[in-house]
Amino acid sequence: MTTSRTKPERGRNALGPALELVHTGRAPTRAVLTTELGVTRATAGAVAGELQTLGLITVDVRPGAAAGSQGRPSHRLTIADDGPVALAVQIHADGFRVALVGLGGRIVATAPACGEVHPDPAVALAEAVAAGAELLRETGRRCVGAGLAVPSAVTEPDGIALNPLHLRWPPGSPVREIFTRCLDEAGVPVTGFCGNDVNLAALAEHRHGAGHGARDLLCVATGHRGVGGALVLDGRLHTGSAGLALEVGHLTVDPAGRPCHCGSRGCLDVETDPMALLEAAGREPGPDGSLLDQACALARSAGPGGGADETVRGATRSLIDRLARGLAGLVNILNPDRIVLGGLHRALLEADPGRLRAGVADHSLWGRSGSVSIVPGTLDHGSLVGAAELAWQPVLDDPPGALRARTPVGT
Amino acid sequence: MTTSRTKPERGRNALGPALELVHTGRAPTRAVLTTELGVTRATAGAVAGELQTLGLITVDVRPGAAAGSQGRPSHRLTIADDGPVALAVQIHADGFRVALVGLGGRIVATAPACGEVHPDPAVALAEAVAAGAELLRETGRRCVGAGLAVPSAVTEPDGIALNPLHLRWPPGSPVREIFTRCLDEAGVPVTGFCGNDVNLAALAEHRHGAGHGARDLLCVATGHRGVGGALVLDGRLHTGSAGLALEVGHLTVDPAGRPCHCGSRGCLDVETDPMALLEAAGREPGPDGSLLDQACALARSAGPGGGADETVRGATRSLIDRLARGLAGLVNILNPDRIVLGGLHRALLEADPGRLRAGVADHSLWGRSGSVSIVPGTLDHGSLVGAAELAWQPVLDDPPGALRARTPVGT
DNA sequence: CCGTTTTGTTCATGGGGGTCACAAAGCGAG
DNA sequence: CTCGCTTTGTGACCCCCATGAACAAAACGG
Repeated sequence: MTTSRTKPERGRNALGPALELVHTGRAPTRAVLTTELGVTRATAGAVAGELQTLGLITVDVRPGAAAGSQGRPSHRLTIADDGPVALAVQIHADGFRVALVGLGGRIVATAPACGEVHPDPAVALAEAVAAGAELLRETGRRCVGAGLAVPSAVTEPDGIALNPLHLRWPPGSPVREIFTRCLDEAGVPVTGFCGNDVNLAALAEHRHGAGHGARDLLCVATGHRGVGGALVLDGRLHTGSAGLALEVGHLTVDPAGRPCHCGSRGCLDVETDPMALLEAAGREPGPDGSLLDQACALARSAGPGGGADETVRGATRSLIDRLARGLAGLVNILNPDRIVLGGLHRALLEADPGRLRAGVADHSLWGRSGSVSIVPGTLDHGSLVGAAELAWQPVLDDPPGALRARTPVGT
Repeated sequence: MTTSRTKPERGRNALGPALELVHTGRAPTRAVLTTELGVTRATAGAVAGELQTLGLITVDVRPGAAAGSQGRPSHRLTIADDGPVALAVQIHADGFRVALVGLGGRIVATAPACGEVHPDPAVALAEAVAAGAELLRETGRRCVGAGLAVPSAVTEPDGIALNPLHLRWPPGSPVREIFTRCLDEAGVPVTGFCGNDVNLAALAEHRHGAGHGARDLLCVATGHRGVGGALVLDGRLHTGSAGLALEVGHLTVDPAGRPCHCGSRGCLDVETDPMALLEAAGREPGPDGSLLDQACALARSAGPGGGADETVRGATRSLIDRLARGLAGLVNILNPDRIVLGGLHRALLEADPGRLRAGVADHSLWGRSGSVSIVPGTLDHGSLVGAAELAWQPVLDDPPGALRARTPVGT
């Protein structure tokens, strides 16, 4: 007799880890899923089937590209082309970006860039969310959540932006609350998550970029002014007990350096940011292009084949040396196995990788013993992808549970 | 028919977490075990029964001391009086300590203190382990493992002491390997674990002392010379990717300070250690008592009702201010919710708690927003207890598995 | 002495993953 | 081309462990 019970659907516990493996590109087939998850082939097959019925992945009985030459070729697990997406918003000093991001950190759709941020966070976020809702309508994709990246320290768990000064937003703005309200009003009934932009870029680099596979990943990056840091431990963002960790800007890198608004002098913040390079090179910030772009161009010109004059080369070397001191200080405290640099710091690394790496090794206590690799970031819109990661996280933790709760949007 | 199968013994999965709750004193009865573990009463009962048959805990149908006034009184879960122990060894500049430590961080037996450390680590550790084996023989207790605390950075996972300079051991000594060999030769067939003494003290403070319940715990302590740090995240020691994290001694706390052997100047290491206080107070290190004890006594005399002269008070204040700068720098990077201080730093805190706390708040970026509590350590032999924690960890992770593998010692 | 409340225990039930055997799909040797 | 060899995918059955419900136990209060 055919019992009318619901199908067994085994492998519910391993569902989250399995999706995470596919998400980070570490599980192209059921076979590697088996070994990575440490379960049997039967369970891995059931897990893959469940993810398929959830509409998250598709299975290709693939035509070619055999990796292992022997044995039965495995089926390829692919992220579903028409699967759900996360709504990602990044606010920066020059405007905001809005995109839909699917599993695997793939940017599925982007709204036209906006070049101005309204000084009232409620208005600015309403604009951004409206653009996102429009994208959802156009694509008809289901939305699993929304993430927001802000150039400010953001408290945990309340989601308050303490210093969004470059946006001219009031300090202490409750951005998570505002973001969630905007989502509600725009008819996108999903949870909103917020985070610091450098933190989120670090998360994205760890899952889909230059930080892939690192156990203890340290990211350091400049925006237009100032320096930010982030730490990813065991695949999770470490934000400290209140979300305020990795404020690395006020490490002392030059005891005789210029005064900083924090009261000390020679801070990383004022000694290695774009303005510092322009000043050291004797340049005025030009009207065309952002401060960050100008500084990066300058640093690149000081690199091999860049053809910069001696003043610029000297200024770049000087900044590299100070950055090395700062990174060495962080290495002493955090002992990461990889450092990913972004913004101007990435350009400094690319201008003279040897000098920076040697400087860090020289100034850190165990520079010779504990080897740390220092690499440039690889993602163009890391903060945006990272914001989406926040929204995807509940799905990665419990796929069926998170997807049950959400309602589709579109049309 | 009576099936001759082994007894069911349910609740194997929750066994580790349950033991950890008892171990850290957070599960006095089966009832709280139920709520803390998030399982049913049936499972909690089975778990308690299993721990009992393993000889780790005992159940007291207790006579008095009813906490909740209503309902059936619960049975008290107690750590077994004759249960297994861990062999703990702490090496410090003035000698070594050896003890047997039971669950809950209880020191069960101590060997007479030894006042000298042989310059060959193999000889020194053989002496210590011999004393430990003697203790095991005397008490007849079963041994689950052995832990060693060393005043040096220790690499993970190989267990190499990079700078045991105060012991006059050669840098790069493979202490874990030596320790394990000594254990074998002494007839104590257990695994040996090693760690930095401050790290282990932090672990002990988190589980049994002033750090109990903290999410992100930072410990900073002085030995006789220099400063050490440690971080406990979510109950686990964070030692970085190679075990070399939290080398906090070379944070700059006074840009105009005295030169440090690291090449910089004004490092926490040389500005806030016992020698720094003695120098600032114009005292010579006396022959009687250790440097640490003299400095602590001096700091205490500068506290309320201590009756120190103005020179000593000024020196103490100055050290407190520099320590505050260093702690603030760490707060900016790590954002802990609690800081436990040990050694001279503990004495400095107790001499003037208000000044230190205000200094940290003033110099940290979010001192006002992200509140961090700063407290003195409470354990007398934190490193020793922490070393035992290392040895206990496998048992906490998988009680039946770890206990099956071990063989009893004694007699 | 009897309800109420909380705790501990027994027993049947069921979900979820493991084990095992078998089928499928290429590769290479003969 | 056919026959093994190797690896991958799948279905049937089993075992472990936690749940849920009912019952028993041990106080307290009227």
